[in-house]
Amino acid sequence: MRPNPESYTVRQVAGFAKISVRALHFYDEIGLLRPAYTGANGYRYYGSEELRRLQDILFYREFGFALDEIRRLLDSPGFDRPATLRSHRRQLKAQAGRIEQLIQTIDQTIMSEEKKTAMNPKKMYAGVSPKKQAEYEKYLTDRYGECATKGIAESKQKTRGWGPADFAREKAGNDELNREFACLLEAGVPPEDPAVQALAARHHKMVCRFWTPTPKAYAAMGDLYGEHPDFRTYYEGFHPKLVPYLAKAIRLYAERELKA
Amino acid sequence: MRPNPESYTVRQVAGFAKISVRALHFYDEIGLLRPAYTGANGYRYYGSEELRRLQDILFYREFGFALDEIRRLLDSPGFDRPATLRSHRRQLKAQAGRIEQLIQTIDQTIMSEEKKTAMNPKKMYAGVSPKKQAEYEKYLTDRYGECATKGIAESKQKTRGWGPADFAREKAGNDELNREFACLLEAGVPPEDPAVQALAARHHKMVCRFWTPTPKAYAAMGDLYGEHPDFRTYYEGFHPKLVPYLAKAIRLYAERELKA
DNA sequence: CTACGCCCTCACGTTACGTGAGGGTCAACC
DNA sequence: GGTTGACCCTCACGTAACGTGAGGGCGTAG
Repeated sequence: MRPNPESYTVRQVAGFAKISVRALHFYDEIGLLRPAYTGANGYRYYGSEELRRLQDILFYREFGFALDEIRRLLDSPGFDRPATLRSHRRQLKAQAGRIEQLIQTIDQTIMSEEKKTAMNPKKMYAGVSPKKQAEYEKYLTDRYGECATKGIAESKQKTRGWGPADFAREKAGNDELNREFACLLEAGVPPEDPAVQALAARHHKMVCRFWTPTPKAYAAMGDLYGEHPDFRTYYEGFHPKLVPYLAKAIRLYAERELKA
Repeated sequence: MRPNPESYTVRQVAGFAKISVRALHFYDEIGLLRPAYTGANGYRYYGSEELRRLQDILFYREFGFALDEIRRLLDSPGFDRPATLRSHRRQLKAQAGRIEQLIQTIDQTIMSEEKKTAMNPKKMYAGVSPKKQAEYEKYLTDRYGECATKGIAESKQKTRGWGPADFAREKAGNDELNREFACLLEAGVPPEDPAVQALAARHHKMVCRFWTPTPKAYAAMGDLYGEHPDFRTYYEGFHPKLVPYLAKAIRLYAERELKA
């Protein structure tokens, strides 16, 4: 029951503009974007003029304008848009500057934190405190049972003679590996690509320096990285979507290269 | 009645850390920073350990960490801080990139908007629509009475023969002037400095090309720039604190150079 | 005729506090 | 001993921009 043919329902408009229906309700409520008319059933119907206005709204919203300001901008036709934009530009510049500052400070903090743990190796496995180490071992045993117990034992034996430098080398190598994975992910290279699979091979060799997983166990390792919050945080530090990417690359590698 | 001498009340702590008392209440409420102990009267008392913790809290807050995350960070001793920081660094980088992007887009928009108004001069006074012009005239007459009426009349007569190019020239000159003011303000040069007063002289000459204010009227012009939202927006586009700075420079100039 | 999808209006939850209201406490001064 | 003024407390509502149900009407396809 659409009195006017050139009109769209909330869901349609939301689909066009990729915003939520609730946002449209809200924009109506605050008088930012009213529907062209409302049906007798209370339904909101929007016309092409409203769609154009919505475009403008989203444009300004992108820049972080408050909805209140946007309404004033759009509702006063003679408003000095350039001046307003310049004013906002200044704020954005200041924000960008502040963020750059923060990034520098954070870099320094990261460096000094890493130096601290490097200088204070105690009994750390590559920066993992004995307490955390124990927690991880418990987690793995609970999660994977005997298979994990054997893996941990093997790992402890293999690294028995290692010094802090050895652990640090492995950690650095793994960091580098993850950076490369993240780089390819960012570039849009799919997990089945030979370049990614080559990285997976390096990953597999790295794992084998600690223990020798069965093909099935290895295939599931990528999922492990997403399950424990500490692991996930570590991997997401390289790229927010690294975990599923890595998991797929690892699973593919296991299926193609290990089961054969 | 302070059981422990090395303890501080909310107000004291708030003073040290330059946060509000309410923030301390809130941090207590969410379990982020509990006082060392509470007196029988319900007063919160903080010790040096709490002060150190507060330092850490504010450090992470600076980077935009949520208070919830900060609590987790500080409460789990073995937490992988470097990884968390790197993860956050990524987010900051992404944010910085997005802002740079926005600034570029905004620059383009400003340019195209200004070109549009330049190409479509109609009856605009330097980009001011007749409608807005009327609004400003009413505002001035309401605010300053007859004095403003005469000024407006004089201004209209003086600019009678002007074309769009003349208005554009004046606008550009004024923009440049304001940029220089903003530059000196940013550099910390006080309004009484000869460099700023020289700019004020240029400002006065510019005003005189439109109308001839009495010394008192001229002295008050800076305040006008802060009173009307449109004017303020224009001036704050150059620098958020330009209005009071300009006002002071103008007042000083009027007192020193015009009343004599 | 009923199932399913879309629509509506409340109304509360979110973050990190700001801003009072209403009332007790502390130290000092008279 | 009373009073003043600065401080403290606990509610409790307001902010921005919606998200997320709850509970119920509307429309049409099988």
